[in-house]
Amino acid sequence: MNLRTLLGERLQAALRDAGAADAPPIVGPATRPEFGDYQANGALAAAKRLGMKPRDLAAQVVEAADLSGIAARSEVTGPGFISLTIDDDFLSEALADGRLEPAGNGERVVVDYSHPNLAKEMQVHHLRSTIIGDAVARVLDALGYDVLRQNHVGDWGTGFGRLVAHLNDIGEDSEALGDLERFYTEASERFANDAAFADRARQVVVDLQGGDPATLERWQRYIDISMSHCQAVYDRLGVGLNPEHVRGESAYNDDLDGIVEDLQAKGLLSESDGALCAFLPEFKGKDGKIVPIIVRKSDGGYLYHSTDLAAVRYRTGTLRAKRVLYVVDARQSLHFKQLFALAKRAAYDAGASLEHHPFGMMLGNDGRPFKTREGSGTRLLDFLDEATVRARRLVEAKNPELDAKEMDRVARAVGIGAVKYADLSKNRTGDYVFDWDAMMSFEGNTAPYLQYAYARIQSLFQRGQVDAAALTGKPTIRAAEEHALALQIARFQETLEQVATTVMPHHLCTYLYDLAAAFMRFYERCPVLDSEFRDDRLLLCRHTAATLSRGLNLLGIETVDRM
RNA sequence: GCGCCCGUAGCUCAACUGGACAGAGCAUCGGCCUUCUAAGCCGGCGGUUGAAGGUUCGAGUCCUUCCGGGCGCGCCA
Repeated sequence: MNLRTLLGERLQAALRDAGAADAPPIVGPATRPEFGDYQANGALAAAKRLGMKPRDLAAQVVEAADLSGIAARSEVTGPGFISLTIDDDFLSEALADGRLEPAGNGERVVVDYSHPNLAKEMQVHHLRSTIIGDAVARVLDALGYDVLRQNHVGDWGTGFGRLVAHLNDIGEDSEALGDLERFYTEASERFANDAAFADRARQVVVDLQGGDPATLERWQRYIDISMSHCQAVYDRLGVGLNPEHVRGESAYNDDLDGIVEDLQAKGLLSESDGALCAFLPEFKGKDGKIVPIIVRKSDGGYLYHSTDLAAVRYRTGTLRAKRVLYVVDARQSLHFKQLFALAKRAAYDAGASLEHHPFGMMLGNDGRPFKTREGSGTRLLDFLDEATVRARRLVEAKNPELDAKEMDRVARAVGIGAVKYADLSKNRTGDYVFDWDAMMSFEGNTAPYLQYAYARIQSLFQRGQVDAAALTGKPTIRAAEEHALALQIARFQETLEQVATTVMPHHLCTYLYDLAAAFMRFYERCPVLDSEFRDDRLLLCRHTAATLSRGLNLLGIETVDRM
């Protein structure tokens, strides 16, 4: 149940009755506790247009609005705000219901994320796309959208010539394939220093593009190995990607000639220095000249523009997506603007919404692009190892009585969770500073704080020998802390919808932090197990735990019963 | 040169897309553990939101100019 939408509808009706038919009610959380739970600001703007005094209009709306059973109090405050306090019984019922509304209504959405380059192992800079995309996909799933994950891996291009040539030389069962970083470096060094090898590598590219079966087989072998490295990272990270979601650049090879023919037929291409380009006037570069979109190189080869066009057509056509979300590095902004503009001209978008949701870089403390310690490189697997090791050190210090198996699980949940949360909790489309020490201090708005809140509740159940699943019914709400906690739980739906609309998971992080904080305050001031209101408070605890767990899960973060 | 993004407390970040007195955490100072996990709670200190104009009943948010930082601008992706 989306409380905010519900209030909006009721106030909208009252505004209409007051003569402000198309005025939005503008409902949001109250900015200060003395203004209740929600506030509506729409009367101010509407009054201006109607030539009324804002307070008079607001009073009319308050009078006319049907908020019975929803708001315990509604009043005009300040220059013409409407302050709303939600009814305790209403909150109690909302809690007992606890279901998510399928607001997505089965609408099909493609989420394009992760897309590592298979020439190398996954790097730290693949982290953001992978975990932001994963969280977005999970939230959309939970809201009843029909989500199709697409991993547009970089599995094609001239770079694979030297890799396959190297593979040919050292044998496909070589141990060197266990370390793709080194394999890649070796191949690159040979390409630079060994003319004969470089020639063979170039021939491999020709063979690949020509579809030579033996070469393709070797290429596939390399891709399979590289993908298995990626899958290991995905499994370690706990993101929901698997081979079914992979549709890489190579999958569109057969479409590219047709794309070019079609674009030509539509009069969108012209030749320039031997390359086929689209010149769209809105893309002015230096000297006022148009920055071209090169769809075919002068040597006849294709570039990522062409592949991406084919992917757009596939996603909106074959997959019939209504929305395609690209969770990709901000540096690709121009590329996507051009891609979307050309796709629209060619009618490949099929009326779907094509959206680039950019993000910045991970920076180190020094403000430069993040590196793991000692300059040991930026391999994502190493990075995740470090996160788990650091988490284990802290958990061991705090709770040494956990057995080895549980310690493993907690270290993983806390380490990986902290890394993900540090990233997901930031709104910035720009860069953000990643700091091991700050993140691992486990204070404030961090995953461990949320996990700790959850663990405290589980501990409470255990101590009281409570079967949480057996707790049912509607809790009676009495204390202010109980009201605040129940209200926050009731806001889950509107928060998820906000994430779905904005494609910004940090709203969910802020929500969960506020929820955990509301619980901590409740927990400090409202004894549970020894209370005469034990059952009511246990119900609040149960719903808090369920919402924390569900919310963290949507961020791809695990919970633990003890930590 | 042109374009995009960013600039909020000493530091790291919010501010629900134009609403009330800009909020958290860290750091710092102080209070709370014989009672449900102190990885917690409560309080103090800390701001001319880079600068100057403009629009508006109302601007961190929108517009203009400037300053500072990042990124991108034809055959890599």
